[in-house]
Amino acid sequence: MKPTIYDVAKKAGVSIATVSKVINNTGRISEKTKNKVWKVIGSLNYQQNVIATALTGKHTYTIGLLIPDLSNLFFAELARSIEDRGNELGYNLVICSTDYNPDKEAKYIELLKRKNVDGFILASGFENTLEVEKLIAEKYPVAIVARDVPAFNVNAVCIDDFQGGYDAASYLIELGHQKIAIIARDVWSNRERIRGFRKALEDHGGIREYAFSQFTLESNVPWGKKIALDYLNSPDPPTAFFACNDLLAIGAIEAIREKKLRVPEDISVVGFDNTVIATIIDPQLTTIAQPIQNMGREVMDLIVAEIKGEKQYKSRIVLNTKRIVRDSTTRLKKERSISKQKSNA
Amino acid sequence: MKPTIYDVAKKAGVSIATVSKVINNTGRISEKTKNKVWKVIGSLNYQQNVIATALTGKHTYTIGLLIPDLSNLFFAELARSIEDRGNELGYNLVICSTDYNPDKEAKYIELLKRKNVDGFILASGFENTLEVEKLIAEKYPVAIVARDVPAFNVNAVCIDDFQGGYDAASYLIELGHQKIAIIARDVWSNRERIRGFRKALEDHGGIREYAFSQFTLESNVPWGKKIALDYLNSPDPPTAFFACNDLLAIGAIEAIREKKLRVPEDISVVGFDNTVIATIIDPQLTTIAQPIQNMGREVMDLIVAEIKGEKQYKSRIVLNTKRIVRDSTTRLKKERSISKQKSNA
DNA sequence: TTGAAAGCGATACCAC
DNA sequence: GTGGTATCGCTTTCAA
Repeated sequence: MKPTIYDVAKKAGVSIATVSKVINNTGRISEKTKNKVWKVIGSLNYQQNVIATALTGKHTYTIGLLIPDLSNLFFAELARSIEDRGNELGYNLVICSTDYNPDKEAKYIELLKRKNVDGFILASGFENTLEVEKLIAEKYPVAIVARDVPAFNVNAVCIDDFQGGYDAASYLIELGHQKIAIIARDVWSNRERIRGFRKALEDHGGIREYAFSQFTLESNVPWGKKIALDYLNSPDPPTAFFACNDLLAIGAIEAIREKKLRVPEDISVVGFDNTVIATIIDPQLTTIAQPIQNMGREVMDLIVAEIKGEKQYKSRIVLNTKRIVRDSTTRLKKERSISKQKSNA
Repeated sequence: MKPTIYDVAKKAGVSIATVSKVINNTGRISEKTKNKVWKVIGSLNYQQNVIATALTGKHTYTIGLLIPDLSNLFFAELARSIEDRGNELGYNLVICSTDYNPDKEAKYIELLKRKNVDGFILASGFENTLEVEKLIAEKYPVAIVARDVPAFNVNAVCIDDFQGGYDAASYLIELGHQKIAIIARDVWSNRERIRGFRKALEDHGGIREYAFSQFTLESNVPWGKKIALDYLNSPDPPTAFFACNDLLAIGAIEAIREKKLRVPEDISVVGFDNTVIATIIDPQLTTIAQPIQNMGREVMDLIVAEIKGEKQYKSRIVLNTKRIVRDSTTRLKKERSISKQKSNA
């Protein structure tokens, strides 16, 4: 069996209380005793039992992470960055995929509570904030990341979606594009991105918005392709796409190819997220990067600070997006703008 | 504070022993008492504390999962499938990314032991089996998945790499290819795949193996591209590539494009793994699929059976790979085979 | 500077 | 059928 504090005490000829104090460096113990105890700990290869410690009211050094889907690359990268920071700080992660299902989220939260996790990081994307409110009411440390931030007071790390959308539009406008189609799923963050997008149109001399058709039901390649095809088949097709995630952008690229057009020569495409996939496809994707590494780090720092009681107030951290220009965008071809101007004249 | 068994006992007017028996459905308790206790449990919203239970020698219903890198799509998908089956069986996963670093793996294992996990699932890919042996010697339930299986007796779920390599080669040979270049990182599973590949060459009339140049140092797109370019720049370039993972295959496709050749018309490419990325790139990748869903399910079933003591012996489960034909492969063009035959004549 | 003992929340043996 | 109590491994208060 694994040695316990009793084994150490007996072998060192002291009481368990003394051993406990040595391990935790509490109380006043003579250097001599300390040395003796540490030596025995080493020789027995004693390891503190976290379970027993937790039962006395201490922490479990385990945090519950609720995300929609671990096999989604964005969330996998996010989970990894949270895990890394957790590891540095001495915390493990119990990761739970909720599939955007509120029942599943509620069930996982119950279970994790029973396991005495020290806190919850919520990256789950659906808009039901009831569970969050309950958690906070019960004084659990909670931090939200990459998710719609509820109105009430809660730790959160998010990106400036408005700014990201604004940036995407500004860039495409600079390249000469006027007819820019939006591809997005109907979630809060995308609505913000679209709002930013529209503001950019306005700020650049009130460019008329390209007719918006419909939201996608999922953020994946087939939906991106489907919506893009709808646009391309319209009488007045766009010269650029702004997709609210990289997979949708890839779908758009496939649609463009299917219409025998080229990216970026005929049509430019901007994605969002900058998951590794953006560099894997051909052409490499121009995209608005979410600073995933920083998000993971910040959210872990936030929750650990709260767990340790170093922080009585809640914070909301807003990170900036960053435009990453690669090969899926280019300046609108002159002849097209000219012919357009002519037709306008 | 959360209600404890004491609160329930007091409110129900019984002893904690009785409450415990009701909850666990052990011992003999009258229906009347049971009803009363359950009612109180409901009204108090009492939840069993897993930590306290675990301290009495019970399970924590938490399993440690060690994988090389959660942000690698293959492992993310695998982790997700393990998590799903765990959820069905009532187990949570603590996921740890080891980055193929034995020190990190050892450190995580120590920590997870201190947290009394019920067992370990090891998907970490490096070839140091010392930690595994130690774990088994200490009677920890252990199961290995998607990893080189050590010689000693341990639960494992793996795929038939030899068969996968054989299948890839056979298929390309059927398509008329003779000059097939291999792109692979030097790990055990790939050596098996290459062995299968060579056997296929032999079985199909002793096709001469295309000169093998070198292993990649990482399994990613840039390395695939680099090695593929080396082959393409040689005096006698191959007509097909067999890459031992999808990212390497994508790198090969990029190299082929860079040489102004087309996939699959000029050169065919077969990947390995069938992560979602295979359907995302253009052309969609012909690849040898690992049955990730089944692997996750099987390995979880294996370890839970051992945790529950339903199984005294160890099992090794070998799953078959499956060829998924998509758009990156095609029959070798006639003119080329003809000219080749001529030059042979 | 050290140790005895109570307590954390639950299980299980053994009386009654 | 039910309950008292020792126990799991550790922390912490209080005496000594």
